Formats: sequence, C-alpha cells, structure tokens
Amino acid sequence: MEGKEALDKARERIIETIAQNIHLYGLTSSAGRQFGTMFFHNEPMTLDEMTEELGMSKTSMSTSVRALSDLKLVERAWKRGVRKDLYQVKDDWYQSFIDLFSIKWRRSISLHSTAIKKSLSELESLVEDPETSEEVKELAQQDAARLEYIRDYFEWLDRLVDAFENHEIFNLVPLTKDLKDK
Amino acid sequence: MEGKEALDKARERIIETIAQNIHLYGLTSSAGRQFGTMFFHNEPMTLDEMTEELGMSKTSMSTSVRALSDLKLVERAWKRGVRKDLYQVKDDWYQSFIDLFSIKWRRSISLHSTAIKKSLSELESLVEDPETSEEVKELAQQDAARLEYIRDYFEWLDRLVDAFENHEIFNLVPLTKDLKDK
DNA sequence: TTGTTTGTACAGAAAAAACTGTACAAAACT
DNA sequence: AGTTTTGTACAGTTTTTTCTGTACAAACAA
Repeated sequence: MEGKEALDKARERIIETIAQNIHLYGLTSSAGRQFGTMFFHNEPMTLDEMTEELGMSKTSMSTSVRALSDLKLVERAWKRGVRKDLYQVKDDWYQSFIDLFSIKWRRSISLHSTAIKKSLSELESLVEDPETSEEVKELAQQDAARLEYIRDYFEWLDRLVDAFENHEIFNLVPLTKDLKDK
Repeated sequence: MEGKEALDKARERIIETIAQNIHLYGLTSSAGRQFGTMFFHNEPMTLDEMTEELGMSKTSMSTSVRALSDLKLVERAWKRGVRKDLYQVKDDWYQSFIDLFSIKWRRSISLHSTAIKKSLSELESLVEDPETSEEVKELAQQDAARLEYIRDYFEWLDRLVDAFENHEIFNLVPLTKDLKDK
C-alpha cells in the first residue's frame, strides 16, 4: 500500500475544494464533502457507509443526500441483493449544471412573473380609475414602466434557461474547445 | 392621495418577491428588501433613508448595501451638495445578471482548477514512482481519469462565463423575442 | 484649531440553521 | 404471524449567521 497517503491527500484536496464552493448550489459544506466522497467512491454508497466515512449522524446523511438528489447531483442506484438505499453522483456534470441552473431559476422566474403580472394589472386599474388622484396616477405609471422592464428581463431569463435545457447552449459554448466554430 | 394604498400594495408584492428569491444571489432577504426599496425609489438613497424606510439599524444598512455593491446590483451615486453616500440600483438587470454570474463562478472555477491541477500532478508522480504499489497505482489512475473529466468541465464552465461576459450569449438568447434568429 | 457629521469595526444579543439522538413507521426478511 | 432492518420525523442542542448599539476614525464645517 505504498503511496496511499499521497493518494488520499490528492483526493482530500478536491473534496475540500468542492465543499468550500458548493454554497453556490445552496448547499452546506457537509453536503459538499458528502458529494466529494461519493464522487471518488467506485461503488454506489449506502447511508451507513457515508456515516462511517464522514463521521456524521445517519440523520444528517439522509437529509443532505436528499438535498443533493433534489438538485440532481446525486441519483439512486440499484444493486441486486442490497437492501439498503444506494446513491451515486451523476456522472454527467454538464447536465448536472444545467439541471441545477434550471431548478434554481425556473422557480424564481415563475414567482417573479406572477407577482409582476398581478401588480401590473393593479397599477393599470389604478391609472384608469377616475377616483385616483393625478399624483398617484403619475407614480403608478412610473412603477408600471419599471415593472414592464423587469417583466421583459425575466422573460429573457426564461428563454435563457430554455437554451440550457434544450442544449442550444452547446452551440455557443461547445464541449470541446477546438470544435468552437469561428 | 387617493389610491396610495393600492400603489403601495403593488410595490410591496414585488419587493417581497425579490426578498424571497435573492438567496439565489447569496444574499439575505433583508438585503433583498433593501434592493427592492431602492428599485422603486426615484432618487438615490442615503443609509439614513434606508434605516428610516426599513426600520433597521444603520449598521445593517451599511453592511448589506456593501454586499449589494460587491455583486454589482447597486452602485454609488453623486449629487451636488449632498454629503452622505448615495446608492441606487443598477438599471441594467441583464448586465447585473452577467456580473453576478461572473463574480460567483469565476472564483469557484479558479479554485477548482488550481486544486485539480495540483492533485493531478501528484497522482502523476505517484504513478511514475517505482516505490508505489501496483494497487495504489491503479487507484491513482482511476482518480486521475476522474480529475481530467472535471478539469474539462471547469474549462467549459470558464468558456461559458466568457460567453456571458463578452455578450455572445445575446446571440443565442436575444434581448427581444422577435429578433431571435432562425 | 475645535465641533459635527457620517460610515463602519467590533462585541454582544437575537434569530436561524445545522447537526444529533431517539423514536417510530415502512419494508424486508424468517 | 413475528422479527429485524432501514430511512426519516421530530425535539433538543450546538453552531453559525444576522442584527443591534456603542465607539470611534475619517471627512467636513466653521
């Protein structure tokens, strides 16, 4: 087993880097360490193996593996004869990035769009209402203009997510550098 | 001032939506509320005005306006005769998105790339070292293959950020829907 | 110079999040 | 059927983050 420590050191560096950056995905560093450990593990892992490997409670392993699964960074695996749930990291990191991007932003876009639509229609009624004072009317029109701007922005963002989901993004940014057209 | 409450309600809905989604930018909902308030404010605001408007301490206003500035969501403004610092939201949300995307990911990509490079070179020495046992050698080669994969992934991510920064992304996802080529 | 004003550093308080251990339901085995 | 195993809900604890108030340095005014 000569060189085992060096191997571990090289692994640990990567795992720790993932742990320290995974907050970008809205996850804790513990979840990142868990992900990193699974990444280097040749076989799918059980919760008990993760508990063993990371020295944390099984409850924690369960909750963070769920968080990782929700973001499609990890998936369940099956192996005949094994009763315990098995998990492994998804092997397509490009797709994982796209899934993450989509999951995170779609929801936000939808919430914003709904709110903007509602407020915009309220402002419209306000402007058309003869009861409304001139002063308020002017403010309402100002706000409406702002909302129309961000409505367009979120509409653009939505099309951006589309471009990731349908992989059009790979036309602009190809997988391999040398294939880059033009 | 007939209709003022309706106006406020329409504003508050948007501000609250921003507050509840700004965690995507790694910011707290308080910072989101602050951003939203500034968004609807016609003039640049001072820290004291924010304190007044949001009912929070000036210290908090100072720290979160700094966080908003770091992400390029807010910028300083100048107005002759005003001694206090003035802040306003950047009016180009598309550019803000790009800045955010760039700031967040560039750092992560750089940290990962450095770690990967280092570990990869360590693994290489390990494989070439005659002292290394065959067993470890094989594991090292496995790990190296994995690291080469994610090295390419981060290299792609870097080119993706390029495509945002240099606005090539607008070729793929145009600002206005009808201009969409093809 | 001295006196204000303004923004932020810092320490402590309050709130939120992460983590653990127990308890238990669902599933799998016998 | 009963027994064992496995994952997670939940309550309580620990840790982290957010927020506040005080204190003070830098900038400005007179």
